[in-house]
Amino acid sequence: MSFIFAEICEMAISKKISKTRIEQDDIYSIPIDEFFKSAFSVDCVIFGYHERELKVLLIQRGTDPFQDYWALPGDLVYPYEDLDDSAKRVLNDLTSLSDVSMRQVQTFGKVNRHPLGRVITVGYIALVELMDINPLPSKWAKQTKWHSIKRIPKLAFDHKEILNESFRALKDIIVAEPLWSKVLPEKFTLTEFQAFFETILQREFDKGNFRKKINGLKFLKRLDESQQNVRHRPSSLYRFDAKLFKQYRDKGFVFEF
Amino acid sequence: MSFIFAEICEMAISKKISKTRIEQDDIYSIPIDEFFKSAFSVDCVIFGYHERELKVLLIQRGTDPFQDYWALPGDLVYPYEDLDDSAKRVLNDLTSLSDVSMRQVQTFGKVNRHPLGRVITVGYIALVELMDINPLPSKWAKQTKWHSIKRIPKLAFDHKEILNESFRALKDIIVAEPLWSKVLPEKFTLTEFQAFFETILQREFDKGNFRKKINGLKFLKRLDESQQNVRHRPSSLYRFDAKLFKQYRDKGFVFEF
DNA sequence: AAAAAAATTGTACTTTTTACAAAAAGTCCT
DNA sequence: AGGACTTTTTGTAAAAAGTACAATTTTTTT
Repeated sequence: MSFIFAEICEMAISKKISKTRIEQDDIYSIPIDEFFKSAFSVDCVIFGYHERELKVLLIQRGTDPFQDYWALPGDLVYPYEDLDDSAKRVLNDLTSLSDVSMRQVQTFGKVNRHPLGRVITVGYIALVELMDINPLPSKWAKQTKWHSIKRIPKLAFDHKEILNESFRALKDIIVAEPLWSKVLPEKFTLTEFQAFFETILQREFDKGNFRKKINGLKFLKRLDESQQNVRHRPSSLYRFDAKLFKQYRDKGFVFEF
Repeated sequence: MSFIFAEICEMAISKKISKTRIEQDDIYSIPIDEFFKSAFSVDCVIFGYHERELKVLLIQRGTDPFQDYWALPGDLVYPYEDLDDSAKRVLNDLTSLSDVSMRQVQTFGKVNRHPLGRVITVGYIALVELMDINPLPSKWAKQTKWHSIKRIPKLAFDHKEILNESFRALKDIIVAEPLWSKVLPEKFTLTEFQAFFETILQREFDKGNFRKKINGLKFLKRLDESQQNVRHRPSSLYRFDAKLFKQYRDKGFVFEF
C-alpha cells in the first residue's frame, strides 16, 4: 500500500475540491456539506539516532504544491483507520518498520496551512536506530533522505514548525520513556548511554556525576562482560531490563537532568 | 452565534451522512469524496477554581446520541476557522469570556469514537475563576453545570478519557504557566497561593518549606498591606508581577514540587 | 489578660548536586 | 618490560536543596 495524498492533491487542483473558502459570519448559511469538505492528515517526524548523531527522515516532494521542497512524510488519514494507526502506516510504508510506537505530539489547524484545502494535521514522532533502516523510495517523492537535526533545509507547508515542536517533545519524552532501548545496542556501555542523552538534550554531563545518578537503577543491569577491541580501558557492558523499568515507571520514575 | 453540532448530528441521522463505514483494504477503491466525509471538532475542558475547589464545566446533552448524558462542551470546527479559534469560540459561547487562552492537550481519533460518523476531536483546556462566570444556557443542552473534579458522572462519547488526559495536562502546565494569576484575587496571601497548588496537584506541602521555596522569587511582590477582617493574625498580601515572571520563564523557570 | 488561630521565622538534620581529583585497566610504542 | 596514553571507574569535599519540626509573632476573641 502506498501514499495517496499527492494524488488527491492533484485531483483537488483539477476538480477544484475545497478550493473556495467561505468567509462569513452567519454559520447557518454554510451548507452542511461544507463541514465535510475537509480532511485530516498525519505528519511524521522520524528521528534517527546513530553514534551521537540525531537525524530526521525527510522526503523531497515530487508534485505541487511545494514541488521539490523537502517535507515531513505524511498522508491523509483513511476513513476507516484510527488516527494512531495512520501514523504507524506512514512509518511502515517508508521504513518497513512495524513495531515502533509513534507518539502524538500536537495538532496543527490553521485554516490556510494547506494551499489546496482545509487540512488539519496531527504531528507524530518516532525514534529509530538509523542503521536499521533502508528508506524505501516512494513514487510520489523524488527522494528520501536523512538530514542532520542541525542542518534542516527550508520545508514545505508549516513543517518547520511541526518539526520544532516535535524536537521539543522528544526532549521531554526521553526522560520518561526508555527510547534509548530501541536505539542503543543490546549490550551498551554507560558512556554510550550518556552520549544518547547528551545528543538529544544537546548538553553535556559530568561523567562521574552522571554515573552516580544512574547508579542503583536496577533496570540497568551490569553484565560480566567488557568492551572488545578498544584502544583503552574497556568499559563494562550493561543491559536494559524492560520488566524492572516498567516497575520504576509505574511508580512515577523519570530521569531528572 | 451558537453551536450547530447537535443539529448536524440530527441531519446525519436523517440523511444518513457518513453512516456507512468502509472497511476494506484496497485504498484505491475508496471514492475520493469519502476522504472528505469526515469532520473535526474541539472539546473543551473548562476547569473552574474557587477557594480550594476545582471543578469542571459540563453540559447535559439534549439530543441523541447520548441524550441526557453529561459531556464536555465542544463543537465542530468551522470551515473558515483556525483550530485554536474554534476552542476559544466554544469557551466564549458558554461563558462569555474572550481573553482566556485555551491550551491544546491531545487529539482523539479512533474510528468509532463518534457513533454517527468519522469525527476526530481535539481536546483543549482552560482554567478560570469559577465566580467570574455565569454559564449561559444553550438551546441544545438541557443544562450547564459545574462538577467537582472528584465527582464526575458518566460522560458521553470518550469524554472521560479526554477529561483524564486534560487533568493530567493541567498538572503539568501549572508549574510552568502562571495560571494562578487568572484565578487568585489580585492581592493574595501566600497561604492562598499554596492552596492553589495543593488543590490542583492533589497533595499537601509544609507551610514553612513552601515559603522557603518561593522566597526570593521576585515576581511575587510583597505589598505593604495585610488581610482585613480575619479572626487571627492577618497575612501579608502579595501581587503578581507579569513582566518579571516573563523574565524568569524565558530563562526556563518552572516550579518544582 | 489569657486563649486561640494562623502567619512567619528558625533550626538541625538529611539528601542531593557539583566540581574536581585520583586510581584503575586496558592498549600502544619503544 | 616499562612508560605514555586513553578512557573507565571510584572517591571526596564543599555547596545547595529538601525535610521535619519547633518557636515566635501578631492579631482577634473570650
